[in-house]
Amino acid sequence: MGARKKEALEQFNRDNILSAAKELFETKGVEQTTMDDIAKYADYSKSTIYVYFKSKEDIYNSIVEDYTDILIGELEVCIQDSSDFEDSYYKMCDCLVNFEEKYPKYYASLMGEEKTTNSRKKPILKDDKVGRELTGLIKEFLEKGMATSKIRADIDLQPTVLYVWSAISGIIQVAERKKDELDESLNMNKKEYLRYSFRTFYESLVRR
Amino acid sequence: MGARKKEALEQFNRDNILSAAKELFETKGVEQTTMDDIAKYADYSKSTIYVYFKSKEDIYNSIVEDYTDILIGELEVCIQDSSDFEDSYYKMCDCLVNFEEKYPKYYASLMGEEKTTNSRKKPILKDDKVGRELTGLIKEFLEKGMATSKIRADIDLQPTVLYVWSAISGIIQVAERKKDELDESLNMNKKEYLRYSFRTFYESLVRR
DNA sequence: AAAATAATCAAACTACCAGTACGATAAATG
DNA sequence: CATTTATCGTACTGGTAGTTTGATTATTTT
Repeated sequence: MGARKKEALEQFNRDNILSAAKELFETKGVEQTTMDDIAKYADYSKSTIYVYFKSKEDIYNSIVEDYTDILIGELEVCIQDSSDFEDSYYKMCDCLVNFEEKYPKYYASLMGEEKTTNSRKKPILKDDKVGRELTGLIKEFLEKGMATSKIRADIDLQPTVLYVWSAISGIIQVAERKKDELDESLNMNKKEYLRYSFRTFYESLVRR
Repeated sequence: MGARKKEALEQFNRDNILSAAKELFETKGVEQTTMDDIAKYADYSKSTIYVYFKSKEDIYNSIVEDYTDILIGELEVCIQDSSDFEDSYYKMCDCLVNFEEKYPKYYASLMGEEKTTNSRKKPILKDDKVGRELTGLIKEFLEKGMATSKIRADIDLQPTVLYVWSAISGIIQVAERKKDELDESLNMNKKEYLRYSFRTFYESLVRR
């Protein structure tokens, strides 16, 4: 068997394991899914799983990476697909919110809200791929806003990138955490609150 | 032994266990601290530990509650001690940053960034005490700002409370996560970046 | 096709730790 | 002193990540 074919087979096995794990993680939850579960569902023996992945965390991280690429891709579309600055902004926000609602666990990992799958182990700081790519995207986004004179041309671009990112991710995080209280205390559902917050922040960003 | 004395003794034991756990959690990390560790360090048998606390999570939550009270107390001082709106704002921000740096793990719990100590278990949604009290504090803070005409009197107070909270906590969270990249990409350390962000946000809040 | 090599398997096993059970001791109470 | 109550120590249960091993099956080489 040529090296080429062997590689393809290995990729095939890895993919099988990953998609089994992905499905189990989404239905049962990551912590509730055991390595035996994954092995059984993917139809490999546990030992073989450990040939392809060195730990459960390794599997989890691979899946997170997949989702990272998906999210980044979607966000790129938001920025590139629309020529309007304001439009890009709201599309990005929606995109993030949708992603958070669909895959809260992965979103949390992507956003660095958690560090490890196994609380018995010391958290491992992974290199923050989303973080870096996101920074690039938001920079691009802000440059666009400055070029079309939507936002002040004299702002300090670099720190503002992080600042904008902080606000948006903070808004999403709090909205999710408080979604149940929103109805009672304010007369808003989560969607309405998000719209309000994103708009308020947007307006604080553009020149009026 | 009177009921009074008995109660005092129980409190004494609980406190001993809690402060041992607190110390171990801070030095070794929560996940790396076993119940046997706590028992040994507090000088009780493990069985006795389980008389006073029903689980490791229970211990952890009690400690989080203590820190909650401390943080809330400090934040109250920030608002009540200074008559100036802007001053209150920056004091609050500093207070939160200091707390985050001193007790990152507890800060994360307080802020709802994590749900459980034992990743084997399904996360338990606890009632969000800090969240609620914080909301109250920020509301008070914003009312002060409106009363002294610092911020627009026509803003919708309730959602703005959460909005402000989102931004501040988002800024702190991102600053912490990116502190190493800050030096390279921008020429700022974390403190400088925080100052910049808090100021930018403050200015977006007040009428100019 | 036979021999050699590599991939996969099943199942038993280790290590770890939260939480429990239980009988022994020590301390307070009456 | 007798009884109740708090504490203790130790051994145990249950669950799960990760390992080991020797057998089995598939693939490659000669």
